Parts: sequence; structure tokens; C-alpha cells
Amino acid sequence: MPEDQNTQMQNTKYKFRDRLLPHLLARASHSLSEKLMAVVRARGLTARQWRVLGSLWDEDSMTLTELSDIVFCEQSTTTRLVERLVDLKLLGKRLEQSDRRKVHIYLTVKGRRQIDELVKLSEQFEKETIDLFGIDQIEEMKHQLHEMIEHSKK
Amino acid sequence: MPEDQNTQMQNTKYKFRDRLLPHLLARASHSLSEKLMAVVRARGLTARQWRVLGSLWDEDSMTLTELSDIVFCEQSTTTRLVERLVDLKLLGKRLEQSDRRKVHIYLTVKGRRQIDELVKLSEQFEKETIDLFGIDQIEEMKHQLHEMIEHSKK
DNA sequence: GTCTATTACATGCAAATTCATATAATTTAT
DNA sequence: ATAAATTATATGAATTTGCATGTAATAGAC
Repeated sequence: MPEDQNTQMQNTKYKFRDRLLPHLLARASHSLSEKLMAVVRARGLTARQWRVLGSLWDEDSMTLTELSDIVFCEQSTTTRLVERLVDLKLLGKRLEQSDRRKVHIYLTVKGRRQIDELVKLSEQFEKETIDLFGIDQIEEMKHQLHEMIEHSKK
Repeated sequence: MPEDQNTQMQNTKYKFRDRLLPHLLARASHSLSEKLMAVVRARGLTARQWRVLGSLWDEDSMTLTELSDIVFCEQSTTTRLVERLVDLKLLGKRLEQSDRRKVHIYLTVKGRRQIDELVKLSEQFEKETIDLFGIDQIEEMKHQLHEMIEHSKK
């Protein structure tokens, strides 16, 4: 088995599960959001519900397909997830006039009020991370992450 | 970018959903693993099943609790997920002698054969990422990610 | 214009996941 | 040594999810 020179050092230091970038990114994401998620759950929201609600925070509206892409799940899952939040009056639906296939989802006033605290908490945790690692390092990491995301789209 | 105040410019450039590190990390992880996941699904495995199997690749064994921590899910989920893979003869169970509460899970020969291709593919995609962004940048990012994970444990 | 392909969303259903709780083994406190 | 607390795993029930497929609106080919 011809071992790559590059990964040789990592091989001895980390196990498979923590050596590969995708796993590592997921784990870091999970670690960093752990505290917030405890609050999210305590507010009766699932991680995905929060992600949908939060994503609409500074958007006028998004279609179900756009939301699915952001939440990393099937469109059918988004349909039902949103349906539930519409029942709870946290989200609203609006048909696009020029293309009546598209359903636009938006945050209601109640929904906005509901997640206001979570949004502020998110920003606060973000600030803590920035303070800990330094604005320059974090900004550079974000830049690289955006590049990775952009590149994978092709 | 430098003359602007801290996150001010980020605020205008990115929406809430893509400005916060946890979301961004999750999105990058998802983007980078997309191609591999297509193969994983084609092999009849779910993302979580693959993560469990892959994590055991270079471990003698892990307990259910240890696995749950790695897969980011409830222990009860791991119990049933593993149960299914044991039925498929991809995993085996062994009780710890000194503490018979603990169930040790390990990859069977069949399981190892089953994921061999996926492990190689993972390494290959990792190499592509490294070639694209440079070994130094990737290593530095991994280092920071490990630091973030480590810090969050406290 | 008509026919076909594509896009956006919905739905039936089986499987997966979680939450709460139960059980069993081990450790700790007294 | 025993009772209480803790740790590791299992299980029942309700919810969520994904896959396959269906339906309606739009775009494209001719």
C-alpha cells in the first residue's frame, strides 16, 4: 500500500475519523454549536427547525428548494418541516406571482420574536469564538470555507 | 477589507446563515463530502452507518457511547444503528470482561472488505482538497479545528 | 400552437431518530 | 456491607426523515 508522503505524519497523530477534513469540519461545527443547541432544544425547536428559522432572519423570503439546500435535507423533508412551523404561526407562505410553482416562505412577526433571543445568543457565541482565536484567524478560516463551498459546487 | 471595522463588512457581504462559523463549518463539511456520500448511498449505506464503520477502520473496537459521540447522535440511535450492521455481519459485538455493562463494537472482516473502497475514496478526495488548497493551509485549518473541538469540551 | 421536458412542490410509506424511561452493572458514601 | 448514585445500554412510542413517486406550472423544441 503506497502511502502518501503528505498524510504520513497525520496518520500517526490522528485516527481515520479525525484525520479527514469533512469529519473534522462536522465535529468542529457540532462542538461550537453545542451550547446554543441546548438552548434551542429547551425552546422546543429541533436543530433543523432552528436552521430554517435562522436562515430566514435576514431574508425577505426563500423558496422550499432554497431552504432545502441550506438545511442539507430532502425537499420533501423541508415541505413538512415548514408545514409544521406554519401551523405554529412562526412561518408564512406566499405564492410567487410570476411562477406559481414556487412557494415563498417568510418569518412571521411571531417567528421573529421567537428566535430573537437565539439569534442574539448565536452572535454572542460567535463573538466568543472570535475573541478566543482572533479576528484575523477566524476571518481567514471563513474565507477558506467559502472557497471550499464555492469550489464544490462545480 | 482591512479598513472596515471588524465584522461590519461581513455583515453586508454574508447573510446570517453564512456568517456564523457553525453553519459555515457544517456547509463546508457537507460540500466536501457530497461526492463521497453519493457513492456511500449507492453502496446501500447511510451517512451515519458509513461514519460508524469508517470510525472503526483503525480502532480495535469502540463502545456504543464512544461511537455515539463520534456520530453526533443519541446513544439509543447508535444501539439500533449498530444492531442493524451486526445483522448484516459488518460489525461484531463483544462484552468487556472487566465491566460487563460495556459493549465493544468492532469491524468484521466482511465489514472491512465492504468499506475498503470507501476508505480509499475518502483518502483520495482528501488528497484532492489538499492539492487544491495547499498542504500548509489545510494543516493549519485542521490544527485550528482540533483546537476548537478541544476548547469546546471544557 | 402542440407536445415533451423540466422544475417546484406534495404525499404515501418504510425506516430512522429522538425523548423518556427501564434495566443491569459498577462505584461511591456511609 | 449495604443503600444510593452513577454509568452503559436497551426499549416503547411518537416524530422526523428519506425514497419513490405523483401532480401542477413553466420552459423548450418543432
